[in-house]
Amino acid sequence: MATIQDVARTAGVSTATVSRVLSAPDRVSATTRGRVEAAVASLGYTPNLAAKTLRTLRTHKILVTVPDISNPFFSQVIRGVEEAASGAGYAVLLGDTRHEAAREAQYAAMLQRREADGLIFLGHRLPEPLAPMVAEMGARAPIVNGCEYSPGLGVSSAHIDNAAAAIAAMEHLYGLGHSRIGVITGPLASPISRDRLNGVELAATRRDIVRDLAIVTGDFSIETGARKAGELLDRPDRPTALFCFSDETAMGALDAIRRRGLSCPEDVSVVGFDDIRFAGYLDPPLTTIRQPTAQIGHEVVRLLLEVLSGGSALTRHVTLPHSLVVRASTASPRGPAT
Amino acid sequence: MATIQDVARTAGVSTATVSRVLSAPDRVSATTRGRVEAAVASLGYTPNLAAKTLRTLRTHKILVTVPDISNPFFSQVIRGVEEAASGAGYAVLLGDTRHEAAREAQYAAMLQRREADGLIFLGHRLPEPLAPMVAEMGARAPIVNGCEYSPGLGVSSAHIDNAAAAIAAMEHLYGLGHSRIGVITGPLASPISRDRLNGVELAATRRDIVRDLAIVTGDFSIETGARKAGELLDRPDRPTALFCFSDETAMGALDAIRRRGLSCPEDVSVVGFDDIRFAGYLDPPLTTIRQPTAQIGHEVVRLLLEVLSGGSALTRHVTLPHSLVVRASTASPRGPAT
DNA sequence: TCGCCTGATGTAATCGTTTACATGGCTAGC
DNA sequence: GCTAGCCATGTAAACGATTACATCAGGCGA
Repeated sequence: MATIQDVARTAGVSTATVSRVLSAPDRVSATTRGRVEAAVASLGYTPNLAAKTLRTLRTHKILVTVPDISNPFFSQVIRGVEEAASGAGYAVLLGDTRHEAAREAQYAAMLQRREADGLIFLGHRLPEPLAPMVAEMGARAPIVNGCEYSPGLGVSSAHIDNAAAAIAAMEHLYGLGHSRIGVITGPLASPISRDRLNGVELAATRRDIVRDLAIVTGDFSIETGARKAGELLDRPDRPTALFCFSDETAMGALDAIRRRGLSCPEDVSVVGFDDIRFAGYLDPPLTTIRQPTAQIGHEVVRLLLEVLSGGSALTRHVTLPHSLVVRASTASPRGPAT
Repeated sequence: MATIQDVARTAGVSTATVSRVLSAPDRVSATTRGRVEAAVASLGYTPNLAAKTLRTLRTHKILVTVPDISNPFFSQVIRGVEEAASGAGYAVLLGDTRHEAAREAQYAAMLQRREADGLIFLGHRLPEPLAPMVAEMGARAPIVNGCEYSPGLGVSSAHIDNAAAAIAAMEHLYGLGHSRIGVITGPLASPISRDRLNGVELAATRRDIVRDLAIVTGDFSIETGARKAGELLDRPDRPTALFCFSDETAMGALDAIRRRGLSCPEDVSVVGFDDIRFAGYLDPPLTTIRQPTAQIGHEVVRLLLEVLSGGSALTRHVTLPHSLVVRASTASPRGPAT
């Protein structure tokens, strides 16, 4: 590995000049610059990142933590993050926290040790040990929240308008003639679950049929989706439609419907949330809310880089567009409402 | 951030002694060690990784590249990798290559610049620029291949026995009474596709019905799965079963079957490959080959750490156990063979 | 009693950058 | 023709660890 010393020697200049050519080319005369650049090229010189980091405190890495990387929604967001980060010259450090506070803390420590320039966390929990940092630095803390959004956290974020998305889903069902609707939420500790739930209730209130809502709490998983959907389907006043707060939950719901010998959408309509890559290939293809995963990934990186470049001192909450994707899992209910 | 100097001052020793307490405690007397440890604790000292890296050439990071992180099979393997790596004190740098040689090269350069101690690549392509490194260092090159396996590559790997797995799938179908079987492979550039194909042909040869095989080349994706399955289903001598080299391909196949008004498994049985987390929740639940994704992730990290610790000078190919998971997408064909 | 060995610790060079400050040559203004 | 100021460049001190080598004290054998 050629060092900056080698380049300096080859070009017949000092290391300071080489460094300047690389980071502030206009502070060096054209002829010298030419010689240095030639030396760099001929030696295949590339700066040692560890030395650079030691000196500048910049690692050129961003840490991304996620509750479960094998969840397709998150992995799609991560993909966008990786793309934006590598495009901006940053490497991505991946942390799978498995919803465990201990692992979150472990990665938080990496940030505190400055082993990464910033942290993007997907999911709703700001790792505990980071709270003082946010309190102290405010919007200058290099921490950004993706997908979720809690104003109280004090960090910037990128996400969709979850309440509006939920309203869109409900309106779609109401529009088809459903009134008795089952809702399987995510964990209520998560603000996006609460936002969606607010949307659900708002939509029902507008139509004055809040009491026709059957709301149960899930956790975004397939298994819980299946179980909770089962409970709803077994009620005497069975809902004619289910709105699930994730596509995985919806997959579980579809499974529960089939197991009971019912069919979707004839007996029960199902709406999911996320539009993961398989949503269109389920049976029936799933009506769902599309989240712009790649765009969320890009945006969250942009927000972080903005903080890192010392930009705005304000926390920003970027709302990205969602859309309702209507497929075959929703239809008008048969019977009275048809 | 406290530095080693601060600790040394607080404990009244030299930095050398502090360093020794941290990395070779038995070279320091018990009393001194005690004082140093107390100082470390009271200052909350934690070594600066950049400085350490600069001096030792060890980054404590491993680079993991993957053709598509949003592919659930890969993301499950990554999860295992992350778990094993963080357990061993390594951080994971994630590279999504998107099957693009340019991105592979970009990440290969990171390894060459020693920004990571080693590389784990999932997928079949050793990034081009790394070939010289492998040629030169042989088994000491800190590069390991996950999921795939090509002996010619010269690097260690962890994977299942793909030929045996394919044989198991075929035997399952033959055992049910199928003889006309359609096969949708992955890209043939990939050794695992070729291995699986060999298994398919071997199984057919044993039963002397190679000519009943209908083999088409896919690429593991849903869309291609749907298209290729469509082609097979539209043949005059329609296969009674399809063996798909990935679960996503199988999802596409199920879709194609439904679109033609056929049903699975009554008209056509389907076998997938991977057992991704949704496989059991498709309609019908998918019979498939389970790959031990977490275990592959762990193993591949173990292999890499072995190289990094200067262990064995031999490339090793670790075969992990697969299993056939029989669900509802396969049944005996109706008609003559029933 | 003396010298040697051993074990504990310190000194200081080193890893490869960046950057504050010093230097020296030139130009421009008077 | 002289000086102030600027521009291009060099010098050298950090950044925070590790480690080869030096030093020193004490114990032990002859």
